This record gives sequence, C-alpha cells and structure tokens, in this order.
Amino acid sequence: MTEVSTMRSGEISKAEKAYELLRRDILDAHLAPETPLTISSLKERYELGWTPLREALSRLETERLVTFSPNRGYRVAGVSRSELLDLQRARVTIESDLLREAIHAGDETWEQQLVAAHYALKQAKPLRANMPETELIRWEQRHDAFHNALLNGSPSIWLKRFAEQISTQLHRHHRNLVFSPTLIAGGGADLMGEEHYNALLERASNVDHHTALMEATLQRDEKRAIELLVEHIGLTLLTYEGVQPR
Amino acid sequence: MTEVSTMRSGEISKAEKAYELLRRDILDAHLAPETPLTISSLKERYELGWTPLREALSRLETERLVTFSPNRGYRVAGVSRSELLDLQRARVTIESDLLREAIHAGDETWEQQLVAAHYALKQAKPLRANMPETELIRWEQRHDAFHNALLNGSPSIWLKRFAEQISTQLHRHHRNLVFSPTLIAGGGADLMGEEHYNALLERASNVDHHTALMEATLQRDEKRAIELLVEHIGLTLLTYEGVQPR
DNA sequence: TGCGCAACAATTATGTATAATCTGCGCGGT
DNA sequence: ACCGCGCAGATTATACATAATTGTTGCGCA
Repeated sequence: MTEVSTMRSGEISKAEKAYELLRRDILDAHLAPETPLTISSLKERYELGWTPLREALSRLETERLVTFSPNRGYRVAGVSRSELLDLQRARVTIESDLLREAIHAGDETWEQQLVAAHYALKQAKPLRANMPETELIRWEQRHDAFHNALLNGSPSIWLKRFAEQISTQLHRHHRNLVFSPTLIAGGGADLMGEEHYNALLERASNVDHHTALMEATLQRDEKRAIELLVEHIGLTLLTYEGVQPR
Repeated sequence: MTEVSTMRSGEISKAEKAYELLRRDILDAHLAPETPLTISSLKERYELGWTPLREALSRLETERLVTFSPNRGYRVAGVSRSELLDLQRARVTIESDLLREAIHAGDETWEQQLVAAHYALKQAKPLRANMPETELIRWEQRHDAFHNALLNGSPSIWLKRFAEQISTQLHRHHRNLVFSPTLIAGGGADLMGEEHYNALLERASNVDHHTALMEATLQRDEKRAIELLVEHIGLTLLTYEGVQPR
C-alpha cells in the first residue's frame, strides 16, 4: 500500500546532502582543482558532522572527483590536458557504440524525448564569453540532456553508466579549463581575443550541428550519425586546443 | 627510549583492510548475492571497528559490488542473466577498442610482458568441474593477467579503468553462476552432465585460443585479433548460456 | 476462531563526541 | 648549517547517543 516514511529530521540523509553539495561545488569549479579538503574546513563550510563528510569524500574518491593519500587527507582531483584528451578518446569509443545501439533499438518514446530535448536546447541562449553563470548552467543542463536523450535508446546499462562518468569528468575539465578563466591563472578567454574565443564557443555549441545529428539519428542513418557525433566531440576538443596555449 | 609505542597498528589502515577483505569475499562468492551486510555481523566476522567497515561499504557501493537503500543498510549486489549479457556487451565495446589501440601503440616492453603472461597461463592447469578452489584462483589470476597484458599496450587510462571494472563484475557473475554450483540452487554442473560441463569449460578456457589471439596481436593483424577477441568473449557467453536453463 | 490492525520491542542505521595516532614544521641544541 | 626533538593540526578509529525500520505480540472485530 502507500507507505509514508516519517523522516523526522531532514528529508534525506546528511551523507547524501554532503555528497551532493561537495559534488556540485567541485563540478562547478567553485572548489578549484588540487584544493585540500580538510574535514574541519568542510565542517565549517557545510555545517555538517564528521561522518557524513567522510562518507561523501570516500564516494567521490571512487568517482575520481577527489584524490586521497593515506594519513594525508583528500584534495579536489586535478585537471590536465592529457587527461582531457584521454577522456575525449574514451567518449568517442563509448558514445559511438551507444549511438549505434540506440539507432537499432530505439523506440517511439525515445524518438519523442530526443525531439523534446533538442527543442529545449534550441531555446537556451548559446554559449559566449563571460556569460552569467545561471545561463551557462542552463545551457549545460540542456546540452547534457540532449546527449543523454540521444544515447538513451540503447539498452546497455553499463555503457551508459560509463558515458555518464565521462560526461561528469569532462564537465569538470570544461569548467576549469575554459569557462572559469578568472579562477585559473592564464586560462580561458584571456589567452586570445574575446572575438576569437566567442567564435570557438559558437562553433562548439552550434545548434545546427545538433540538429543534423538528431536528424541523421532519427533517419536511422547509422554511418552519418556516428560521423557527426565523432566530429562533434572532436570540435569540442579543438575548442580546448585553441584555448590551451601549450 | 620512547620508541615502543610507534607503529602500533598494522602498516595499512583498517579501512583499507576492511575494503580488501570484503571485496575478496564478495568476488569469490563466499558472500552470496543479496546477502544483507549488517554492520554488527561484519564487525564480528572481520573483528574490525565500525568506521572502517562503513567506509569500505560506501566504496564498494560506488563500484556496484554492494547495493544500498537509505535507512535499510547494505546488501551484496545481485547477479542476473540480463546483467551478465549487458556486461558482455560492454566488454566487447571497450576491449575491442583497447586492443585496437594496443596493436597500434604497443611497444617492445608490452610485447614481452604479453608473451610472459601467456606462458604463465599455459602452465596453469585448465578449468574443469569441481576443481580445488586454489587451482581455480590460480587459473583466474593468470587468465586476468593475460587479458590485462593484452590491453596494456593502449594508452587509454579511462578505458582501461572501465575494462577493469567490467572484468571484476564478470568475475563475480562467473563465480556465482558457474563455479559455485553448491552455493546456488540449481546452478552449475548440476544442470547438465559433468562431461558436457567439462567440455564447455574446456572450450571457454582453451589455451590454443589465447595463443592464436596473442599471435595475431603480435603480428599487428588488427582485424583478426579483434575477431578472435570478440569470439573469445562470445564463447564465454555461450558457456553461460549452456549453464543457465532459462 | 481467524484475520487485520496497532502499539510495542528489538534490531539496525545514522550522527556526535572523544580518544589515539600520524605528518609536517619550527625551534633549539650540537 | 644540520640533525633531532617536540608541539600543533589533521586523520583514523572507538564508544556512545539518537532515530528509524522491522518483526511481534496482543487486542478488537467480523
């Protein structure tokens, strides 16, 4: 029947709250890479106890969002150009296969949700330099939702899980290497003219590109759809290449 | 003078010890799938405190070796035929690509270690029904080592990480669905004649098959090597198909 | 007499306070 | 200047307190 859980104090466990808060702060680059995460400072920052934080950190560690050294505590995981390239390679492998499966196995519901996600993405204002963070987050959410919808037709649960993890890591690299130029020395738009930077962002986030990808997919044109997906991932890569000087 | 009290506990942390003990017991099917893991019972089993166990469990959860329900504790993760198939699919995707990369990028050290791993595998006694667990473990270790050596020529760190995780999960399914027939009702060799069962095991673990795979790889024959790898994964799958009745 | 519901008891998860151990760093002695 | 001692500050582990869930018992009602 209808089991009503009582849950006297907060609705969700504090460990879960700690996990989500920390995760969001790391993903959005509010905590810079390599920042030491001492329990006491986190207790102060989030007003949480000792156990929930430790549990959250140990979960984040197996997700590779924080690193850990025995008896020396936790730090926010670092970002690097080489890891970015590695992530891009893994993304191509995994998402290509997922898209292939989706094209073969996707049903009507999948098609409808893909069209809906594409429409929502089209409505969001496109990327540009120094845009307000709320707009940036909206665009990122809808962009992620579109790619999720694209791959969602596939039945491969484990591959989708991996794709999600890659996506998370790329999000973090994205934010730290490109979109938060003020937070890292010498990164982002400061390296080139804002005009050029905007052009790159425009190229990487071009809605037409996503439209073409969706159409090829809906027409079950496997070869072309995968070509477009790989090109899309490569374009994003080129954007970083342009941004990163050495 | 006061150097007596240094290094009181073991060299590694108890959380790490708890993690490794639990992990091994789950992987070797000493703890059956769906077994509830209450802290108190684990405290008794491993003679460890409360915090290390909690930390170990939360790490195992993000690895999907245990499942967790809020306010209802942890259990050993379940196994199922559908998840097994899903894992096999993911393995084909990821290992095919890793092998392709290894064939293109592998150096001399890689070749030597691959040959060494193959030699070690050849020395281990092959699989058969009701073999002693120590021999089973030895064969499994060398088999894993061979496949690791095969893929190790690739530079893709994230993909190798994923391959490792898939490998771990398959190991668990393997043990629970095939090699521990006495532990699960109606599984394993009981379902067919021991002769037939042995034939299947023989086919899946045939050393010649691994030899051919290695030789195609060392000759940098990408197409044939990947064919053999996919066939190898499929054979293992067929073994399970034979064992699983419905 | 049998079934269902509700309060109760036991077990277990969750969180806090506290003790013990370890690492890094500065101070002082040689 | 260099080596070692010792003092913070942090991590790691234990004991204790609290809250939630599960199982059970007993009572009421059909």
